[in-house]
Amino acid sequence: MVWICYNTSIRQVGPRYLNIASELRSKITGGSLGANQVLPSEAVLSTLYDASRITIRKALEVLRQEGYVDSRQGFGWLVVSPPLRQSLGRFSTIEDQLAEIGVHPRRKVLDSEIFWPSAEIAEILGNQEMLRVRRINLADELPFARVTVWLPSILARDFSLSDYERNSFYELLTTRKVIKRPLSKAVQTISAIAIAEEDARLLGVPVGSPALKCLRTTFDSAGEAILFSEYVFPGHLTEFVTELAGEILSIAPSGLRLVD
Amino acid sequence: MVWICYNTSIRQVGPRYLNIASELRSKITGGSLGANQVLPSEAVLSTLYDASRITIRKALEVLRQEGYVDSRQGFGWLVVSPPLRQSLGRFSTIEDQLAEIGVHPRRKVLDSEIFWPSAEIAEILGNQEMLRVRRINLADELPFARVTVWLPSILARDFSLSDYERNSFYELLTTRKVIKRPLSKAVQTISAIAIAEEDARLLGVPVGSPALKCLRTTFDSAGEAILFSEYVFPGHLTEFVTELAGEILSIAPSGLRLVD
DNA sequence: CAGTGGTCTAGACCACTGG
DNA sequence: CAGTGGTCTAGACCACTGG
Repeated sequence: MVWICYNTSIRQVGPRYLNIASELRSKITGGSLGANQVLPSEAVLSTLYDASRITIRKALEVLRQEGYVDSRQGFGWLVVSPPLRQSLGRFSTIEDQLAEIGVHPRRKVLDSEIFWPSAEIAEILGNQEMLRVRRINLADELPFARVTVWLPSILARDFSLSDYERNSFYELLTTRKVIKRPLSKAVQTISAIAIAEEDARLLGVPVGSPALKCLRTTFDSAGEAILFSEYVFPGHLTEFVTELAGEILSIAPSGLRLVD
Repeated sequence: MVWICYNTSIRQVGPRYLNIASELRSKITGGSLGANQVLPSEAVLSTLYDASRITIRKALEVLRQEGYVDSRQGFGWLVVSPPLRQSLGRFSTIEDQLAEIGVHPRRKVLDSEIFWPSAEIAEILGNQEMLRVRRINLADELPFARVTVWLPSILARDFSLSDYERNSFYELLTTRKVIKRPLSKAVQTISAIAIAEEDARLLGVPVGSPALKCLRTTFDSAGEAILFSEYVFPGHLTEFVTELAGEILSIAPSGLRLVD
């Protein structure tokens, strides 16, 4: 193929290596760089993009991280074949997915309560006044999740009920600058439960039908727990896609653990 | 604290940046570098370890990837506090977990069959003769998983039933050198189902009780699908732990998708 | 063998943090 | 302001792949 690079004099946005990564990524997603194809060597790319080899490598490392390419010493950089990347870096949010297929998402607040935390919640978020908000998520008016979020009430002083319907807590906390540090990581457990009576009513499914339950604790960049949330998803509507990489040592799914 | 670096003249094993990363990692895990503490600047580390700043940064990036440290421009590198790292890189296999708590794991082969693949399986593994093996996994004789594995029969020519009881397919395929390239990645979907009659009997749980079902496709390093496997775990016994990092944009768990 | 990616250096400029 | 991490350069040597 002919290698064209857009060495435009348009003002750069962001670092050089991210721009180069973007260009290469669109060559791959656009199909002009097929599976298992070998990329031009780092030296050649360096000339093409008029960037140092280290900058080129940094761009390639970004794409490696995203699962698009891989390298073999002494050989070159290869485009990873599609089945391997299908889900990688594509873990888009449920809202994005819905928007993509033209489905209208909506949040409905069930209730909101301020209270002194139970021992479990205090253990996670600290012994301070808590806000608990319960919501239903709908896709084209079909309920697909019941969500409960706990957070220290001091962080939610300026939020209204309509804020909770319009925005996720992530958006609210981040854009309103009520937290000092960005939310950076979360630990989540996924289990299977039988739907209880209230959730059955809210989600429009039979009592006892299978559901996925997720418990998630979200931390800021200093490792302080900021949010605790519970999600219940009807089993027939939802599934999780995960990718396992690196050394796979066991046929048993990693991340699995026995409880009790 | 006093910064000591072991600039020994002992022959280096592996790249410099990995050695430096190891030393820093053990300072953190060993406790001599506590949570939220600021590391010496890159320039200082560069002098201490007698390495270029780029090499120091590469070591720090490794530790960032592992979740031990994080950086703030204009400020420095910080040790991430423990709750954030707790689960990171610790997703040990179920077998390791069982061994750790002194539980005896066992595999029981239910049946093994060679057949021409259905359209679904052919779609994933190719249109060639397949082997299907069904097993039960037990922990101290308590069944906790029903596992079915499909793979091209040509790969399993030399395997016996007792091989299947003693080893995982990963172990068999890897150690017997029947595959050219190492297994490197897998894509897995997790969903909630109601237990069907046969699984109820095999796992000793009521029909209709909730369970986690995982479907996993395992690829070799060239992206060729080698194994397809199905796991059914009783809901009351098992859960998945995952970690979400990077930009968390949505309150909805990432990786979730709506089916149908 | 020539060519590749993996590692490493010494140096530079910038945006950003804190005081 | 001095000091920090983020980015980038030009150059070097090495281990490795394929023919």
